[in-house]
Amino acid sequence: MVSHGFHDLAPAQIDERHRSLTLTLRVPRGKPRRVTIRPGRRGHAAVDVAGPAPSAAARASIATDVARVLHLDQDLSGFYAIAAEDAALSWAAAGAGRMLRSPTVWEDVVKTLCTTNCSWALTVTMVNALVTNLGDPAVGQRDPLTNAFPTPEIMATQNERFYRAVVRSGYRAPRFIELATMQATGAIDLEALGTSSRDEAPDEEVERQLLALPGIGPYGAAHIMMTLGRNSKLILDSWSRPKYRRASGARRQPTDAQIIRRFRRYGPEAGLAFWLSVTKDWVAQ
DNA sequence: CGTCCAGGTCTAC
DNA sequence: GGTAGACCTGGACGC
Repeated sequence: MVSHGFHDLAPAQIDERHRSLTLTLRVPRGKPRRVTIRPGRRGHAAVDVAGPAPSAAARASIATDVARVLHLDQDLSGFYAIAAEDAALSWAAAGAGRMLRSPTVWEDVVKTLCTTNCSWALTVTMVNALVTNLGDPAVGQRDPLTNAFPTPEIMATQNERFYRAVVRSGYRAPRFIELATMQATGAIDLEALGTSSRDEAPDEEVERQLLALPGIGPYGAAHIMMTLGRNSKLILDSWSRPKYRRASGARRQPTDAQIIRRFRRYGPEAGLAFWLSVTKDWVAQ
Protein backbone atom coordinates (compact mmCIF):
# COMPACT_ATOMS: atom_id res chain seq x y z
CA MET A 1 0.00 0.00 0.00
CA VAL A 2 1.16 3.46 -0.82
CA SER A 3 -0.14 6.78 0.40
CA HIS A 4 0.49 9.81 -1.71
CA GLY A 5 0.88 13.42 -0.71
CA PHE A 6 0.31 15.96 -3.46
CA HIS A 7 1.81 13.83 -6.20
CA ASP A 8 -1.12 13.56 -8.52
CA LEU A 9 0.38 16.63 -10.16
CA ALA A 10 1.99 16.98 -13.59
CA PRO A 11 3.94 15.32 -14.97
CA ALA A 12 2.91 12.44 -12.68
CA GLN A 13 -0.40 10.73 -13.27
CA ILE A 14 -2.00 8.29 -10.88
CA ASP A 15 -4.41 5.73 -12.29
CA GLU A 16 -6.45 4.49 -9.34
CA ARG A 17 -8.24 1.92 -11.46
CA HIS A 18 -5.07 0.20 -12.60
CA ARG A 19 -3.14 1.09 -9.45
CA SER A 20 -0.42 2.56 -11.60
CA LEU A 21 1.69 5.69 -11.54
CA THR A 22 3.08 7.25 -14.71
CA LEU A 23 5.78 9.88 -14.63
CA THR A 24 8.59 11.35 -16.70
CA LEU A 25 12.17 10.56 -15.74
CA ARG A 26 15.39 12.08 -16.98
CA VAL A 27 18.03 9.67 -18.17
CA PRO A 28 21.74 10.16 -18.94
CA ARG A 29 22.41 11.14 -22.56
CA GLY A 30 18.93 11.23 -24.04
CA LYS A 31 15.48 12.67 -23.85
CA PRO A 32 13.37 12.05 -20.76
CA ARG A 33 11.35 8.84 -20.76
CA ARG A 34 7.73 8.33 -19.85
CA VAL A 35 7.62 5.52 -17.30
CA THR A 36 4.70 3.61 -15.78
CA ILE A 37 5.02 1.83 -12.45
CA ARG A 38 2.45 -0.84 -11.63
CA PRO A 39 2.09 -3.86 -9.35
CA GLY A 40 4.19 -6.76 -10.62
CA ARG A 41 4.54 -10.26 -9.31
CA ARG A 42 4.08 -10.60 -5.59
CA GLY A 43 6.27 -8.17 -3.69
CA HIS A 44 7.56 -6.49 -6.81
CA ALA A 45 6.81 -3.47 -8.97
CA ALA A 46 6.71 -3.65 -12.75
CA VAL A 47 8.14 -0.74 -14.74
CA ASP A 48 7.11 -0.03 -18.32
CA VAL A 49 9.14 2.45 -20.38
CA ALA A 50 7.39 4.06 -23.34
CA GLY A 51 9.19 4.29 -26.65
CA PRO A 52 12.29 2.42 -27.82
CA ALA A 53 14.07 0.03 -25.48
CA PRO A 54 16.21 2.01 -23.03
CA SER A 55 19.97 1.54 -22.87
CA ALA A 56 21.56 -0.21 -19.89
CA ALA A 57 22.57 3.15 -18.46
CA ALA A 58 19.05 4.49 -18.91
CA ARG A 59 17.55 1.40 -17.28
CA ALA A 60 19.85 1.76 -14.29
CA SER A 61 18.94 5.42 -13.96
CA ILE A 62 15.24 4.66 -14.21
CA ALA A 63 15.50 1.90 -11.61
CA THR A 64 17.22 4.29 -9.21
CA ASP A 65 14.55 6.94 -9.73
CA VAL A 66 11.69 4.46 -9.34
CA ALA A 67 13.19 3.22 -6.08
CA ARG A 68 13.29 6.78 -4.86
CA VAL A 69 9.75 7.59 -6.01
CA LEU A 70 8.40 4.50 -4.23
CA HIS A 71 10.68 5.07 -1.23
CA LEU A 72 11.68 1.40 -1.38
CA ASP A 73 14.54 1.72 1.09
CA GLN A 74 12.38 3.18 3.84
CA ASP A 75 12.28 1.13 7.03
CA LEU A 76 8.94 1.61 8.74
CA SER A 77 9.24 -1.18 11.31
CA GLY A 78 9.61 1.32 14.16
CA PHE A 79 6.37 2.99 13.14
CA TYR A 80 4.50 -0.31 12.73
CA ALA A 81 5.51 -1.47 16.19
CA ILE A 82 3.78 1.54 17.74
CA ALA A 83 0.85 1.60 15.32
CA ALA A 84 0.03 -2.03 16.14
CA GLU A 85 -0.75 -0.93 19.70
CA ASP A 86 -2.85 2.05 18.58
CA ALA A 87 -6.47 1.09 17.85
CA ALA A 88 -6.92 4.04 15.47
CA LEU A 89 -3.87 3.13 13.38
CA SER A 90 -3.41 -0.61 13.75
CA TRP A 91 -4.76 -0.95 10.19
CA ALA A 92 -1.62 0.83 8.95
CA ALA A 93 0.69 -1.75 10.52
CA ALA A 94 -0.20 -4.11 7.69
CA GLY A 95 2.17 -2.15 5.44
CA ALA A 96 0.85 1.36 4.81
CA GLY A 97 2.86 4.53 5.05
CA ARG A 98 5.36 4.57 2.25
CA MET A 99 5.30 8.16 1.08
CA LEU A 100 5.22 8.55 -2.66
CA ARG A 101 7.55 11.28 -3.85
CA SER A 102 9.02 12.97 -6.90
CA PRO A 103 12.15 11.89 -8.77
CA THR A 104 14.03 14.84 -7.23
CA VAL A 105 13.89 16.78 -3.98
CA TRP A 106 13.89 19.91 -6.12
CA GLU A 107 10.55 18.92 -7.68
CA ASP A 108 8.99 18.22 -4.30
CA VAL A 109 10.17 21.58 -2.95
CA VAL A 110 8.76 23.52 -5.91
CA LYS A 111 5.46 21.65 -5.78
CA THR A 112 5.20 22.29 -2.06
CA LEU A 113 5.71 25.98 -2.71
CA CYS A 114 2.85 25.74 -5.21
CA THR A 115 0.49 24.46 -2.50
CA THR A 116 0.96 27.36 -0.09
CA ASN A 117 -1.87 29.76 0.62
CA CYS A 118 -4.03 28.87 -2.35
CA SER A 119 -6.67 26.46 -3.56
CA TRP A 120 -5.73 23.07 -4.95
CA ALA A 121 -7.03 24.25 -8.32
CA LEU A 122 -4.46 27.04 -8.36
CA THR A 123 -1.72 24.60 -7.35
CA VAL A 124 -2.63 22.48 -10.38
CA THR A 125 -2.63 25.57 -12.59
CA MET A 126 0.84 26.60 -11.45
CA VAL A 127 2.43 23.17 -11.76
CA ASN A 128 0.86 22.55 -15.16
CA ALA A 129 2.17 25.88 -16.40
CA LEU A 130 5.69 25.16 -15.14
CA VAL A 131 5.80 21.72 -16.74
CA THR A 132 4.15 22.84 -19.96
CA ASN A 133 6.30 25.89 -20.54
CA LEU A 134 9.66 24.92 -19.03
CA GLY A 135 9.75 21.10 -18.98
CA ASP A 136 11.74 18.90 -21.34
CA PRO A 137 9.60 16.80 -23.70
CA ALA A 138 9.85 13.02 -23.50
CA VAL A 139 10.33 10.94 -26.62
CA GLY A 140 7.16 10.39 -28.61
CA GLN A 141 5.04 12.60 -26.43
CA ARG A 142 3.20 15.68 -27.63
CA ASP A 143 1.30 16.46 -24.48
CA PRO A 144 3.34 19.08 -22.68
CA LEU A 145 2.06 17.76 -19.39
CA THR A 146 4.27 14.72 -19.88
CA ASN A 147 7.42 16.82 -19.99
CA ALA A 148 10.06 16.14 -17.38
CA PHE A 149 9.75 18.59 -14.51
CA PRO A 150 11.73 21.80 -15.18
CA THR A 151 15.31 21.96 -13.91
CA PRO A 152 16.43 24.65 -11.46
CA GLU A 153 18.69 25.93 -14.24
CA ILE A 154 15.81 26.69 -16.62
CA MET A 155 13.62 28.05 -13.84
CA ALA A 156 16.41 30.39 -12.75
CA THR A 157 16.46 32.01 -16.19
CA GLN A 158 12.82 33.13 -16.10
CA ASN A 159 11.86 36.56 -14.88
CA GLU A 160 9.23 37.57 -12.35
CA ARG A 161 6.80 38.65 -15.04
CA PHE A 162 6.77 35.14 -16.50
CA TYR A 163 5.91 33.56 -13.17
CA ARG A 164 3.14 36.07 -12.56
CA ALA A 165 1.59 36.26 -16.02
CA VAL A 166 2.05 32.69 -17.26
CA VAL A 167 2.40 30.53 -14.16
CA ARG A 168 -0.17 32.61 -12.25
CA SER A 169 1.97 32.32 -9.15
CA GLY A 170 1.33 35.84 -7.88
CA TYR A 171 3.58 36.90 -5.01
CA ARG A 172 5.37 33.52 -5.11
CA ALA A 173 7.16 34.63 -8.31
CA PRO A 174 10.36 35.95 -6.69
CA ARG A 175 10.54 32.84 -4.51
CA PHE A 176 10.68 30.56 -7.56
CA ILE A 177 13.52 32.61 -8.99
CA GLU A 178 15.43 32.80 -5.73
CA LEU A 179 14.99 29.09 -5.02
CA ALA A 180 15.99 28.08 -8.54
CA THR A 181 19.03 30.35 -8.51
CA MET A 182 20.20 29.02 -5.16
CA GLN A 183 19.91 25.42 -6.33
CA ALA A 184 21.34 26.03 -9.79
CA THR A 185 24.40 27.85 -8.47
CA GLY A 186 25.07 25.35 -5.72
CA ALA A 187 24.36 27.81 -2.94
CA ILE A 188 22.08 25.07 -1.61
CA ASP A 189 22.02 21.32 -2.33
CA LEU A 190 18.47 20.06 -2.01
CA GLU A 191 19.31 16.63 -3.43
CA ALA A 192 21.79 16.08 -0.62
CA LEU A 193 18.88 16.29 1.81
CA GLY A 194 17.38 13.31 0.03
CA THR A 195 20.41 11.10 0.60
CA SER A 196 21.55 12.08 4.09
CA SER A 197 20.52 9.74 6.89
CA ARG A 198 18.96 10.72 10.17
CA ASP A 199 22.23 9.75 11.84
CA GLU A 200 24.23 12.13 9.68
CA ALA A 201 21.78 15.01 10.05
CA PRO A 202 18.99 15.04 12.64
CA ASP A 203 15.48 16.07 11.59
CA GLU A 204 15.87 19.36 13.46
CA GLU A 205 18.87 20.28 11.33
CA VAL A 206 17.08 19.45 8.08
CA GLU A 207 14.03 21.39 9.22
CA ARG A 208 16.24 24.38 9.94
CA GLN A 209 17.65 24.24 6.42
CA LEU A 210 14.21 23.92 4.84
CA LEU A 211 12.79 26.81 6.88
CA ALA A 212 15.62 28.95 5.52
CA LEU A 213 14.32 28.45 1.96
CA PRO A 214 12.26 31.29 0.46
CA GLY A 215 8.53 30.62 0.76
CA ILE A 216 8.97 27.55 2.96
CA GLY A 217 7.57 27.76 6.48
CA PRO A 218 6.49 25.17 9.07
CA TYR A 219 3.87 23.60 6.80
CA GLY A 220 6.16 23.37 3.79
CA ALA A 221 9.10 22.08 5.80
CA ALA A 222 6.97 19.35 7.36
CA HIS A 223 5.63 18.34 3.96
CA ILE A 224 9.06 18.18 2.35
CA MET A 225 10.47 16.31 5.32
CA MET A 226 7.84 13.59 4.93
CA THR A 227 9.01 13.08 1.36
CA LEU A 228 12.55 12.82 2.71
CA GLY A 229 11.47 10.03 5.04
CA ARG A 230 11.89 12.28 8.06
CA ASN A 231 8.55 11.93 9.74
CA SER A 232 8.87 13.78 13.02
CA LYS A 233 6.92 16.90 12.02
CA LEU A 234 3.16 17.03 11.48
CA ILE A 235 1.81 18.55 8.26
CA LEU A 236 -0.65 20.97 9.83
CA ASP A 237 -2.58 23.18 7.43
CA SER A 238 -6.08 24.33 6.57
CA TRP A 239 -6.81 20.96 4.93
CA SER A 240 -5.33 18.52 7.43
CA ARG A 241 -6.67 20.18 10.58
CA PRO A 242 -10.39 19.82 9.80
CA LYS A 243 -9.72 16.47 8.12
CA TYR A 244 -8.20 15.25 11.35
CA ARG A 245 -11.13 16.54 13.36
CA ARG A 246 -13.55 14.55 11.23
CA ALA A 247 -11.36 11.45 11.16
CA SER A 248 -10.97 11.46 14.92
CA GLY A 249 -14.67 12.10 15.50
CA ALA A 250 -14.01 15.17 17.64
CA ARG A 251 -16.88 17.64 17.93
CA ARG A 252 -14.67 20.69 18.12
CA GLN A 253 -11.46 21.44 16.28
CA PRO A 254 -8.50 20.35 18.44
CA THR A 255 -5.63 22.81 18.82
CA ASP A 256 -2.30 22.06 17.15
CA ALA A 257 -0.82 21.38 20.58
CA GLN A 258 -3.52 18.81 21.29
CA ILE A 259 -2.94 17.07 17.97
CA ILE A 260 0.81 17.00 18.51
CA ARG A 261 0.30 15.56 21.99
CA ARG A 262 -1.90 12.79 20.63
CA PHE A 263 0.89 11.63 18.32
CA ARG A 264 3.74 12.12 20.77
CA ARG A 265 3.94 8.39 21.38
CA TYR A 266 5.19 7.95 17.81
CA GLY A 267 8.29 10.00 18.46
CA PRO A 268 10.25 10.39 15.19
CA GLU A 269 7.31 8.91 13.25
CA ALA A 270 4.65 11.28 14.65
CA GLY A 271 4.19 13.07 11.35
CA LEU A 272 3.61 9.82 9.51
CA ALA A 273 1.07 8.66 12.09
CA PHE A 274 -0.79 11.95 11.73
CA TRP A 275 -0.65 11.84 7.93
CA LEU A 276 -2.03 8.31 7.79
CA SER A 277 -4.78 9.35 10.18
CA VAL A 278 -5.97 11.99 7.72
CA THR A 279 -5.39 10.00 4.52
CA LYS A 280 -6.81 6.64 5.55
CA ASP A 281 -9.51 7.05 2.91
CA TRP A 282 -6.83 7.43 0.22
CA VAL A 283 -5.23 4.10 0.87
CA ALA A 284 -6.53 1.20 -1.22
CA GLN A 285 -8.28 -1.19 1.11
C1' DC B 1 -20.42 43.81 -7.81
C1' DG B 2 -17.71 42.91 -3.05
C1' DT B 3 -15.93 39.79 0.48
C1' DC B 4 -13.90 35.63 1.82
C1' DC B 5 -10.53 32.12 1.70
C1' DA B 6 -7.97 28.01 0.05
C1' DG B 7 -3.30 22.16 1.82
C1' DG B 8 1.00 29.83 4.41
C1' DT B 9 4.92 32.83 4.79
C1' DC B 10 7.22 36.95 6.10
C1' DT B 11 7.85 41.31 8.30
C1' DA B 12 7.12 44.37 11.88
C1' DC B 13 6.06 45.26 16.05
C1' DG C 1 8.57 34.18 22.24
C1' DG C 2 3.68 35.62 20.05
C1' DT C 3 0.54 38.03 16.70
C1' DA C 4 -1.68 41.46 13.19
C1' DG C 5 -1.32 42.72 8.14
C1' DA C 6 0.06 42.20 3.63
C1' DC C 7 0.36 39.26 -0.17
C1' DC C 8 -1.38 36.90 -5.92
C1' DT C 9 -5.00 34.12 -7.69
C1' DG C 10 -9.48 32.41 -8.79
C1' DG C 11 -13.57 30.09 -7.37
C1' DA C 12 -17.57 30.36 -4.03
C1' DC C 13 -20.75 33.01 -2.05
C1' DG C 14 -23.74 37.03 -0.61
C1' DC C 15 -25.93 41.21 -2.01
